[in-house]
Amino acid sequence: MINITLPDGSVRQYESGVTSLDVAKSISEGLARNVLAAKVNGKVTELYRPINEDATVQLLTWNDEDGKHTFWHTSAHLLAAAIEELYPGVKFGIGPSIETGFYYDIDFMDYQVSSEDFPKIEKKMQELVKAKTPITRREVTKAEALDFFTQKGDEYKLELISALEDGTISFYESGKFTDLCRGPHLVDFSPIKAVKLINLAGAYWRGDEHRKQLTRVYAVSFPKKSELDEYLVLLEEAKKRDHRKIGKELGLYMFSETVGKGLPIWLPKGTDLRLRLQNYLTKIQKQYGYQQVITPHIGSKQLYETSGHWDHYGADSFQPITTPEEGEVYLLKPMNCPHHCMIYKNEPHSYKDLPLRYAEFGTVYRYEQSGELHGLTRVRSFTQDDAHIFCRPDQVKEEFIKVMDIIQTIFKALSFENFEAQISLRDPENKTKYVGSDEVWEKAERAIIEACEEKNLPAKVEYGEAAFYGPKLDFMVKDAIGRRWQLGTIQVDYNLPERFQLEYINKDNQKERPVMIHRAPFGSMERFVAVLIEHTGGKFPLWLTPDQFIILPVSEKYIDQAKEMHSKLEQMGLRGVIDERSEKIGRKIRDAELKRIPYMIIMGEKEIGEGTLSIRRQGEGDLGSMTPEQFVDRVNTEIENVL
RNA sequence: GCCGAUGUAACUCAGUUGGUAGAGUAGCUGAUUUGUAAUCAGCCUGUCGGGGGUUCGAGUCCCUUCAUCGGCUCCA
Repeated sequence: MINITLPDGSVRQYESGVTSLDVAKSISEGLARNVLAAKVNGKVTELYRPINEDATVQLLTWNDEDGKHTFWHTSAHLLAAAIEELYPGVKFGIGPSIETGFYYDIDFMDYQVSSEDFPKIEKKMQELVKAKTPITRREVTKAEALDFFTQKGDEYKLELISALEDGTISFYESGKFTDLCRGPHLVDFSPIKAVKLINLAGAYWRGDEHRKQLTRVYAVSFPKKSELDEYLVLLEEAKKRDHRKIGKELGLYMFSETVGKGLPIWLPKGTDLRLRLQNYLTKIQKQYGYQQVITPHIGSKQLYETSGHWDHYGADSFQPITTPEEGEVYLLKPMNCPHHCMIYKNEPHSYKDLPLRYAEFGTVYRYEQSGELHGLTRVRSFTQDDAHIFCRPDQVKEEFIKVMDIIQTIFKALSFENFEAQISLRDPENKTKYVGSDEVWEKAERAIIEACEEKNLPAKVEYGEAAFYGPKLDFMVKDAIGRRWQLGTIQVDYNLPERFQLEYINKDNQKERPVMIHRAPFGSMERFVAVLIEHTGGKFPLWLTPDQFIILPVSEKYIDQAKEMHSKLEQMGLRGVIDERSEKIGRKIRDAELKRIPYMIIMGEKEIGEGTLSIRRQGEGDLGSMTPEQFVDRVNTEIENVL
């Protein structure tokens, strides 16, 4: 008999050779029906594998990440099996599970495949699911494996196998389909009740642009049809919130082929919103001791040679600008930090002056590959809400905490309730690729970790993700429909102070290097506004939205009174517009709802007689009547609750 | 940059086998004077992304170029 320890700590006895599926059956029938794979001693394995000694066993279902990924990985095999039947002779690359779903990279040879073929492939997949053919694992020798795929003529698999060590190679077979795979997999395809092919895309073999481009088929699958339907609804919802669509509808920004691709143009409403965001952040930063600066949009090439950016990124940047007479060479500003370093260098500093915090809404220009441009999130000109903190090494932690305070304050004001942080540290295996001494790195890394602990911020530590010049902390927010976006960032930098020979005079009258901290709570105004649009679906927080109210006169007779009320409300600090059209009230309400204006004010005979306003809240409906003063109070209270 | 798809009115889209461009919305004009998500009527709207070609004739077929979209690669 052997002892099996379950996640709740209970221990059960089984005969040696018991399988995880047996264990599941012994616990409950429902669990046995839903279990997909098992984690035995921390390793995910198939349900049919015998367990021969004492072990800890966690039974994995759809609700476990590992269970889900096993499910999707097997689904990728199902996809490949279906495609091999429909398109004999195609060659397969890799087919992993991803965050949502899975893909398979396929060389379709001479077949022409398009999304019109999806239903056919989905149907074939369903047939294979119904066949309930078991999926079996077979360990093979390297020679055997090479031989199999040589016969099949699949050079991609051969390449994968040749990188593997003999004795570690396994095949998974289901009916006619055999694939090289480490596993683990489901017992058969039958739990895969719903599949949906999402799209086709080109993908280089092994991500190398010099190698052949395969066709990547993206798909998702679920154990229940209803879950697929829910997922499709979510996709629809994401589509509705697309900032490119809403940005156009609300007249926030535009692009022009004539101006150039990737160069966003902020329209009046969008500018209004952006400036409000900027003013808000400026006000907070002032409270935290920041000083606002303004620097030019270009800088001499030499500046960027000194900073190292030219060496690192020059080749991929916009080409330098040369003056015709003198031959001076300038670059469009790709980064604000070198300019800020020069501000620091403009005068000598004492340790008593530090930290110095220079902030700038600095517009930068970066050449992004044309295929990479995307709405406002990936552009060639954008404005960073940038600031650089120059501090002593012993101030790093304190400064981090202050920046985190700022970020948390603005996330709250913008109704990002869910966020987490990622701490990026050095690769402990390879410390040579980083600048700065061991000592300062360790100190800064510790400072970041401690700062997160003190702020009670859930943070994930990633080793090897730090920039070569310092560790960093990135903020990820979860939006209203559960998607994750990376926003703000805080980065420690030992490199630039060195390169620019920045110094301060310490207590002992010795010259010392300051530490530099780069930070941008929004990241870029463009990207942030895009995320904000997708998060709110265009229903911006009341303090931020371009128009807070719209007055809807019941008929044209009341326009004069509407105008009076409009200027009264504006004098009381609100902002809004009047719908003066000769339309019925129902129509005006509908249009205001679609424009996502938070408050609709209906004014007709009744209101004018009583000196009240009938208020309607966007998305909620009629709130009844109140005096103008009560209305302004209500708006102000609502704003105070978030700011 | 690479692979694939798309590009028709301000917006969303239709346009058969090649026969000379249409609907809704928006806009304008007029009527209506409206009570909590679409009042009615009339009018206007186009280099069919740009350039070249095939053809008696091209929105439609071919080439080329640009932009957008989905990915890949990249991302200070």
